[in-house]
Amino acid sequence: MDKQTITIYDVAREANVSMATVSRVVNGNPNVKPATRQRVLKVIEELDYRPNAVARGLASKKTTTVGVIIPDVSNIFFASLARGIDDVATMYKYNIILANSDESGQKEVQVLNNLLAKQVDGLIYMGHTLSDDVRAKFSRSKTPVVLAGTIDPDEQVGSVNIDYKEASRFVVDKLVKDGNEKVAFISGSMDYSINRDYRLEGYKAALKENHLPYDESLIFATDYSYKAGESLWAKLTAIGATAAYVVDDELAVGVLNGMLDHGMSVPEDFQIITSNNTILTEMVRPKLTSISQPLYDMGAVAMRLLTKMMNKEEIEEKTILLPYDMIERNSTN
Amino acid sequence: MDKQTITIYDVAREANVSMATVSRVVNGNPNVKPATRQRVLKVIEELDYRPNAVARGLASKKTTTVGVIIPDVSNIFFASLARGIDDVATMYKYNIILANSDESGQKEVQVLNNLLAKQVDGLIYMGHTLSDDVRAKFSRSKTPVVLAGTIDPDEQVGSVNIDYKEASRFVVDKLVKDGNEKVAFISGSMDYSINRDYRLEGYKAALKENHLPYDESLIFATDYSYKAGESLWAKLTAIGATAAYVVDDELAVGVLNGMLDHGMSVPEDFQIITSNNTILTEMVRPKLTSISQPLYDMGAVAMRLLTKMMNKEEIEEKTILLPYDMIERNSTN
DNA sequence: AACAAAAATGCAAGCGTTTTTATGAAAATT
DNA sequence: AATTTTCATAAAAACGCTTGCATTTTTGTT
Repeated sequence: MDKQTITIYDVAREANVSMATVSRVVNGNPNVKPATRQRVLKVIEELDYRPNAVARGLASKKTTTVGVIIPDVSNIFFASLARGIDDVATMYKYNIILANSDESGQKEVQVLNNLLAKQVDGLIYMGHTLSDDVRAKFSRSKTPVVLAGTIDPDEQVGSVNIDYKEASRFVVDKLVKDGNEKVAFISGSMDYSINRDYRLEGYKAALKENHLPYDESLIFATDYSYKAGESLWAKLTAIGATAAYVVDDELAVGVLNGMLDHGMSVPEDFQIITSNNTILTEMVRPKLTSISQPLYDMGAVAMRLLTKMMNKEEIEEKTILLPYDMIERNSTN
Repeated sequence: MDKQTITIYDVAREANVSMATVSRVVNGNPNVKPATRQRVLKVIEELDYRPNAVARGLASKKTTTVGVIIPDVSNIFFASLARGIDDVATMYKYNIILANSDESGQKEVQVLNNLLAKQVDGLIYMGHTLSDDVRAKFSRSKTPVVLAGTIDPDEQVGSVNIDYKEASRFVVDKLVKDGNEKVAFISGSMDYSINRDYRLEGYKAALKENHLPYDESLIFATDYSYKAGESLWAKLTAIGATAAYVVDDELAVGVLNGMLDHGMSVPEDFQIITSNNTILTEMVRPKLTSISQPLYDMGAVAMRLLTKMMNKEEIEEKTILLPYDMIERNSTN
């Protein structure tokens, strides 16, 4: 029945003070005589009083809760971000409502409405792309929003990423300098701005720098899945590619195993650089060279940025780029 | 300032009805004349009214939110459970507050208090073990609790698992029948009831059935980490083990790669069966034979059970064991 | 047409806090 | 000693909704 029976009123009565005073001590308001504070604290202890956060939220219009929209928690990439988010959320006394969106525009809108109805103090959004519907809702709502690991070409809301274009240019350049003239670009959907406007542009830039022609047949836009990668070996060998830059680790492992299972050797016949440096890159043989994005940190920084926004602090720069790195392992020379 | 300005009162005024009526249409209460319902709905639409879930929670004492305590979201095992949980939560109109505990008793207690303060309607707990502190809090609180992928020897609260002992007995039996006389048992801490009371017991049972002696030096209790597994090869070969049952996939991959990197071949020289059938088992070469636990389903069923409890429905059996399976791949004969 | 029963609606009291405003007591000032 | 200022506390009004009960309207019955 009753989740909790003792209220601030009970405490007030027992301690011979008004509710207001109890509220003050609970909230650390300094305008309380030390003696009364002690008395109240003692009663709180005795009664095992726990303030009702819902009532508090209604009265104060703050829920100390932030909504987190994530494509899929069971995807290790996003889960790593989520972990960073939750850790700093906890640090700043916030809780997180986690909602899976499956990248579906419809589900995202629904989830967003739901989160706003719950009066979250802020929102963190993760996804491969930001639909117009969602972006419109963001700008209409007064709730602060930060994107984590997600590109918004408009830069209207806060965001935390690495410099995808530059990272991509960097690794493709390495592949080319190592003697590969036909480097494949293996990504997810080109509908995603991050793939189309950043990574692919970086790829092109590297080719251009090295005076290599851009060849469309070397571009593969597929699913972000292991299976999808596994089946790519045939096309890759047919076209004569000797290396690939892959934008997702599962996909990269698929490519790797597809090659291996069909008699190619890596890195001798085919070199691979992947993008997310998840634990997968360490678990396969040969281990995969990868761009390393500081996923946990990206989540953490995003949440930190959000706390500032919720706190109405002055923000110097709301579009944050964290440094990336390249971890060389055995899928490259 | 104002997250949302329009309230139920505004809608009532515009539609020329009382708040009560608006509330009724919002909540689908049938006692409303179709015509008025339409009118109210229209105004809701026009004003873009969205009921404040916090106020609702206070008035109705239901938050349609459940707390989920998870050791670490970025652990794929728990993340898979979490995904199942969230999906059925969404299905039943609940949201999830996700809280990482790092398996730390202190953090768990803190998180639990926090969740209860937020008036969650129910709780799902995941972890390797259930501390006495936490268990005590569970039984004192009126909030329904379900354990997912987590053993409670007491069976006081709801839980969803597979039959760990039987699954363990089954795979060890297979290993023995395949000719391995020295099968190692590689687990995490023996402080965890699941390892000590279930998996190890299953292991022992299999040995006994096959008239093999129980040898303590074949038991390895270590971390659940890739690194820990990687370094086990020396001890394993020294003791003459020719197979291992491993309770965690990352650990198993570590063992596998440790062996491979030191010249052993799998499954010829050493056979491995792991426990969680995560995508990792497919990504390594050779692929790993594994017990398969229906992780997503375990989460889903746990949440479904919780909805019943929150709904005060009659529960036939609150300790649920889901069927397990064994997926044979290339780390066994 | 009159009345009873049923359906639709309104009223108002919560829900458990925070927060503004008012008040009384103590301390400081003259 | 009178007066002002400060500090501590209390009283009470929100916050935006649900819900039990009372009231009004509609429907059905004779």
